[in-house]
Amino acid sequence: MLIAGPTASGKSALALAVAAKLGGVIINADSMQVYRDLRVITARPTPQEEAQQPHKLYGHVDAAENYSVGRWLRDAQTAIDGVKAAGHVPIIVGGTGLYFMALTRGLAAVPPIPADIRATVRGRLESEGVAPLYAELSMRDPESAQRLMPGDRSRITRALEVVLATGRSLSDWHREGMPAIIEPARAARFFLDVEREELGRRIDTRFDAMLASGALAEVERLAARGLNPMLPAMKAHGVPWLIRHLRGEIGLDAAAEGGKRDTKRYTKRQATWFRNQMPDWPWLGAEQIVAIAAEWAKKA
RNA sequence: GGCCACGUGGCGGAGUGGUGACGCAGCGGACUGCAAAUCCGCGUACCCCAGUUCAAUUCUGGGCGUGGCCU
Repeated sequence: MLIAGPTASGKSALALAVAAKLGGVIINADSMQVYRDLRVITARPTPQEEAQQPHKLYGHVDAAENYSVGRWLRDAQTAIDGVKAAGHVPIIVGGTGLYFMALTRGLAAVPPIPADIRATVRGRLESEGVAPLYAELSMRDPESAQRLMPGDRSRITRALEVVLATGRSLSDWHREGMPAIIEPARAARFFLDVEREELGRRIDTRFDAMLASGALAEVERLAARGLNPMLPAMKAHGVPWLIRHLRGEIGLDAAAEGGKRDTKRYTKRQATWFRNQMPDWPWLGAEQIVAIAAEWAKKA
């Protein structure tokens, strides 16, 4: 069973309820809750919650690492296989649309990019800016270049790395595709639907609650590691803001406000993603999803 | 009560007698290995009324409102 939904929609609690009905195992599909160093600020399930039902792929990655869809997909594959082998139902829960897409539609079989090529391209991005990289991509992989916006640093970098490393265009690799791990038609999938305004209120109160339960200290410990600010974990909602506050650059109120705003904006992108990229996912409320899980449990 | 200033989109803030500065917030969209990332797009705003004018957000008069100063 796949459960997606916007941040602060109550996915974790829903997952617990569903797992209890199905006797399932909860598997994380959130790109930030995988980081060990970020528990409070990412609203990862608490140890108490984790004790209620088995959870996998939460906090299993160090913040110094560059996790990715590819790694998650492999981890998820292993986890799903394990859960099924044990005769349980995997309940995959998270807010990262790209992860669910990879899971249900497969990921291109692009080999890992050699470290030196990656470093070169990223170094150039920093020193020269996107424009030259885009120009080069237009020569080496016109198809991808045309597809991408000239300012899209992230994707342009990736596309260029891929042609340089493999000699094939990213579009080529994508066409080839790869089998999906989960057949979308055979898995129940839901997008937990919560009204935008209500979500905004929950984000506000949740962020304040995070601060009240040690988010600042957690971020301080993370900051003390002196990691590269470009690492994904360093960009988790609220982290950059709270670091600025810890440095005395802004007040706590301003930091909180920034963190809340980023989270709300993200929520909108999540909705856009599922609405348009995964149109076959029904948007339902928590009660409905629990009811469906209960039906399932009866049949099984 | 008198004098002065100001009234621009949700907020901040330019400006002009005839092409919607801009910033923030918000909304929509893209999305295949950093995705809580990266990127793209979107606003018939000029307090009200009358006048001048081919044309008023812009000029004039009045009204209302806000702020400051004065008595």
